[in-house]
Amino acid sequence: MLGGFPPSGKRAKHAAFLHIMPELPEVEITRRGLLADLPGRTVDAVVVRNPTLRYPLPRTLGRILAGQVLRDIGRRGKYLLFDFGSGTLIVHLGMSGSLRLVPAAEPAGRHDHLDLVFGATALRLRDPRRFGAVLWERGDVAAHPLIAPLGIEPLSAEFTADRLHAATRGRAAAIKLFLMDSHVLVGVGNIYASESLFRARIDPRTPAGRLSRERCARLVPAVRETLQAALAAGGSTLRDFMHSDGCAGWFQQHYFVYGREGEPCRACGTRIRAARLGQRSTFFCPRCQR
DNA sequence: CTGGTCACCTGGAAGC
DNA sequence: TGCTTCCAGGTGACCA
Repeated sequence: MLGGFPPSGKRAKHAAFLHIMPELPEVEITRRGLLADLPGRTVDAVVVRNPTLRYPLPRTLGRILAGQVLRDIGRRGKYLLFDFGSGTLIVHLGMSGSLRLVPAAEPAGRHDHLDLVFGATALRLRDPRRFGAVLWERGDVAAHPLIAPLGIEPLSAEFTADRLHAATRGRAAAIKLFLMDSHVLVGVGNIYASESLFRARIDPRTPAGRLSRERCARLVPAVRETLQAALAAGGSTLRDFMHSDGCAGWFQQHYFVYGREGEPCRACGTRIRAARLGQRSTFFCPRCQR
């Protein structure tokens, strides 16, 4: 598992520290890893061990996919889009899901719910908490009810200070919750929302509509830098991720505030504070973030 | 439309 | 030691 415990030596207060939590960078790294191997290959079989994810797996998945050639793998927000030409397999990793390439003969573990078998290799979905989803869309995937309402891609050129400023006008919700609303902005989960707001030096409790234009102009690159730092960290251990049996440390990161309640701010030394926003734990430096 | 809350699920940690 | 309780997370559903 992950090698690094919180630097203070105290046990991790939040078990989440030790879990894989797929936010946008993790999903994108998964996509890139699979892209190197899978496109052009044909699905020989589908093995469903447990169809009860967030939504029931399509019953006829085996019939749908057998003999189909995977053309490409895209991503929209945290959804992976496996393009088979005849339709798209939509995969969401929830909060504990992972996709790995394994020898098809490798025995499946307790939470390995689904295999797509490509010759001697299987694409294996593991998801202990089963918050993930696997869906089939035969038509226009962009029009799928889970995909169509999604907001701006934070790494795209569309994510600008002007748009963020405009979108936040009149909104009373805390900026952290606003950042995490997938209908506004995709891919930013609880961890990276706290981290991004620290980088932007903005108090996560600030009502979104009260952010000045100048603060929006700080927040946009802060979100991008946070995600890109995570991408870089994941990219460096991509090979390990794809072929080892553990998490291989690709999520191991140096958080500024997340999970660090009571520990010194890395910028000013002030104790990091915790708060609840939308029933989610939130961390911030009361001195750096105003 | 907006904002607030809940449910889903499991494993790990803390509490008794 | 072994049981119970709580909590983490993303997101759709639901409420006022």
